[in-house]
Amino acid sequence: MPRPRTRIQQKNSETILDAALEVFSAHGFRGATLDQIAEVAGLSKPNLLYYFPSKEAIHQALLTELLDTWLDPLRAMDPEGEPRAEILAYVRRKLDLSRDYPRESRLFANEILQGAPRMRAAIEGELKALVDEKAAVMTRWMEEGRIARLDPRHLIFSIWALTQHYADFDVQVRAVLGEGHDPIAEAEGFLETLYARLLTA
Amino acid sequence: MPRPRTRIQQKNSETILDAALEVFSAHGFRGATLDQIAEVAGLSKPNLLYYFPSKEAIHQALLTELLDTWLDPLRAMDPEGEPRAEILAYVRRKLDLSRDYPRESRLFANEILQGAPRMRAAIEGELKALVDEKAAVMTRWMEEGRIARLDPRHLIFSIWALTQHYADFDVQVRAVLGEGHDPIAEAEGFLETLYARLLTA
DNA sequence: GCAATCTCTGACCATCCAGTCAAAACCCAC
DNA sequence: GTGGGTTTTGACTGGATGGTCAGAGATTGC
Repeated sequence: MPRPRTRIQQKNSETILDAALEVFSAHGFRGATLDQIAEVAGLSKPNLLYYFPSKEAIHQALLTELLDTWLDPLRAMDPEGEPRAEILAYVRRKLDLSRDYPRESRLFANEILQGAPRMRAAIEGELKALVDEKAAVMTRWMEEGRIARLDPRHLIFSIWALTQHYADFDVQVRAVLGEGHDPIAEAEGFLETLYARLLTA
Repeated sequence: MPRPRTRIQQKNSETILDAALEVFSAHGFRGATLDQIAEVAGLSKPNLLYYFPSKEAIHQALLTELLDTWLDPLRAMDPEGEPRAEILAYVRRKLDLSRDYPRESRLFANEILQGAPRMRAAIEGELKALVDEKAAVMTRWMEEGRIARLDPRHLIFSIWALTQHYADFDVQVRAVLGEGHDPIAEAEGFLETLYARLLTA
């Protein structure tokens, strides 16, 4: 199936990928079953396998699609912009992803947690290259005295950790906060303060 | 099997739990098989099931044991100590756990990621209670003007996120840093700076 | 309308996997 | 060394699960 050609193919492929995202992100690759995915998608299992050759293939399709979405916020960091504003905007975009695409975040987390068996190449290639590039930009900003000196890579890790935590550990965050909280709204203020202080020399 | 009575039982129970930790933390509950665990433990599958009644039970035993280890660093934060030193010491202890017990961290992460199906009670009970208690201590410190005003619960989340990231996302961290790095050693310096700045009003 | 193609399904396999069990092997106190 | 308990195992079972396939049903171009 060289991906969506007809209307029906388009629609069903999307339905399947959405259902698969739901199930994979909640149970991991091994924990997810084709029957579950089919159920959520409202299709029969053989019908899934008419659109995708295997469980592997569905998972792979999700991961591939995911990576771009995931890297976009960092890509968008403008080397010519005002450093503090650029970094804060990056934090905010990343937090928006945790709010709007928590399933994607968990899918990614599951994959990395288990040693990235299906993403190694992408991480060592595309991801590393992008981080190297942006780390260089940050280093320049630091040398120009526009933000405090810090290890730029660990600065990026901190942004990943702090923002994705709210998607990946959602259950825990909510349990600890109790009723009547909007974790991510609160996090926005907290992280703004944190990075404002951290980046000021 | 009311746990270790004889030498053999003692030794084999430990061997099994260690092997199970290895396998569960790497593949998640569903992704792990008894055969794998038996293989790693160097025992036969029926022999595992002589010591533990089920796969569930092994997993449960690990989680129960884990929770205490996991909460100890926060418990050890002294309400009568010097605030900044106490918080920094907590960060360091938590980072030590990521260094010395990465498998435990990943086991925990796997569990929470999948909605904490086997830990809900502990999280809503014990964990929440401890966080409430320590958050109150931090709030007092803030009111006394000894550290900057921040949401204490999100401050704790930030410590969890930043320290556990180095265990849970180890593959990614190493891939991005490349050869010749000791991620956690570097993180220690970074986090020290981060929290020093954050806590200074 | 009708053939060609696309979409869908019930029935089916082969494999994997948690868990059982009867009996063998082992250990140790006497 | 022998008897009673403990530990270990090979062989097995039943259910879940990924995947196949032949054919039925729906669509579409003509």
